[in-house]
Amino acid sequence: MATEQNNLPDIISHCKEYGFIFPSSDIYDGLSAVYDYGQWGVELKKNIKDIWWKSMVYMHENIVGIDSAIFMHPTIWKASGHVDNFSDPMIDNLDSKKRYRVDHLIEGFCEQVADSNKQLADELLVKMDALLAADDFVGLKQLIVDNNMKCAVSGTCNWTDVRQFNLMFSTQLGSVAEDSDTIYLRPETAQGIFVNFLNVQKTGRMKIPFGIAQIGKAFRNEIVARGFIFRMREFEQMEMQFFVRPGTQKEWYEYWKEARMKWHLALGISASKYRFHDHVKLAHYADAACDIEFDFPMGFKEVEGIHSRTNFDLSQHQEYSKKKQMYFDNDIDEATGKPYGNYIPYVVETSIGLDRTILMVLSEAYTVEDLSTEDKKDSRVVLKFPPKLAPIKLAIFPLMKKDGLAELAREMMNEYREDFFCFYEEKDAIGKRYRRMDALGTPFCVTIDHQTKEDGTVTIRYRDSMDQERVKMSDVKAIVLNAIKS
RNA sequence: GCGGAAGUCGUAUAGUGGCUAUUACCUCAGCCUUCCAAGCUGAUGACGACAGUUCGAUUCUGUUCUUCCGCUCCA
Repeated sequence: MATEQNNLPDIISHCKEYGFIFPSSDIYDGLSAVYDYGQWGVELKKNIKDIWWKSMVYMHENIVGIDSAIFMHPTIWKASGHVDNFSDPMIDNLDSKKRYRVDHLIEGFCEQVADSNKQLADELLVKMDALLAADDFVGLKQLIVDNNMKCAVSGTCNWTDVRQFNLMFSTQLGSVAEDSDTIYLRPETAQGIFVNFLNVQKTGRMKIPFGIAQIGKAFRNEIVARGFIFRMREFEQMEMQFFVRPGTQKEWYEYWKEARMKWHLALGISASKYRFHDHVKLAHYADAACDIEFDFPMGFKEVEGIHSRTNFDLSQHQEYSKKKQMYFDNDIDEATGKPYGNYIPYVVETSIGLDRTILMVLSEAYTVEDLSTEDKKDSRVVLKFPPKLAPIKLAIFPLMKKDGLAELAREMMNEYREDFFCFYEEKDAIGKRYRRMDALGTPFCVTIDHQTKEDGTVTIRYRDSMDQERVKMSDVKAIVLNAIKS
């Protein structure tokens, strides 16, 4: 799918070499699909979070943020459907590589034999229910093998053992394991918003339509976690749940689809790198859903999902918690001339993977340039981040250490560091310092030289064009601030 | 989870059943220099882990961990 060759291995090496992303527990050989952000990666991450938060919360008077706990009441995951949907025993056929839910496989078999042998089918179903209730995986496999249940694709009976796949991580609450309740690490941040819906609505005096935003960690015990930071077991989401009047969800869904794509394009990434993918098969809670996909080194993949979740979640929580999740709408319905009254709001969700966004920005920024001339071979690796995302905004170099140039540069550093992240460097030749900054994606470098002492001008060097300009020292701050604002 | 490939300093690499494991870049210290990876001198730093075979294993075998590619999965 990707038009260029897959340069993901180069990006991974670069991220490690220059302090963006390290394998977790590196000195112990790493931990599968877990990564740590290094000194520059954490800045990039923070910048992306800030931009998202600003665009969602600060730019919308009717959206507020929260930060809910990772641990939540276990019943929440029953209400949300996560427990039922992801605790099913599965079995794989070794020939067709097809994976089945064990209950589906057995039920399918029973339907087939029911015509000729109703008694056997009923017996099997009773046995299956008993085995499922007892979590007897060995017994379940035996049942499948004994009755010669075949894979529909390969037609063979070559099965793996029955295994339980639950995508949620669990742990115990309380110090004594036997007495304690099993609780889950949240597999999505959305439920933390739903269960706080009324808290926020009442204390914030929010009127529908309104939204609640949250950035936070989520955990999924993925069977196959791969693709560098694309699919990790511990990851961070940026979600916003928008509560609307029933019947208006379609227009809000379209609104947020467009608004979110605009946000992506504002990162300076070309529209041709994005596409929408509309879901045909909808999840149990949705009445419309699409993904925003980005052209990663390994092809088009989902970065963000926009889902019209109906009133499924709030209704479920109302049922399980026995607490009303209703909103009283005072606005007048023109059709009846009366207020809309009490209802469970519908929800339109935007949910973007922060780590995926980082990978997106990195793979978009990563560039290898050939700068060879006839005399000399030369190349550079440059991360062409939009200035607002760059970990370091400005690097300040004295051309040389002596003659008071270093002191001047330090002064500038002290003045500017309050406004944005600056980096000071006096080691090595100036060209080398420029190239080092290219590799970190620093959009601007200024060099203090002897002329600075005379007329207060400095050389500003631009990352992307490698052009240099002589400007007044006092103008530099405005140049940088202007660039990181847009 | 299945199939394939691979693990050597921070990165990229060479090589070997046996002497101090190669090279480049990076990094660090010093000298010199100063507007695009300059030069010189010196330094740090690696055979993924655990077993087995062997007089001796980084090299062969097995297990394991990790990564990449393809499939599969993906509320």
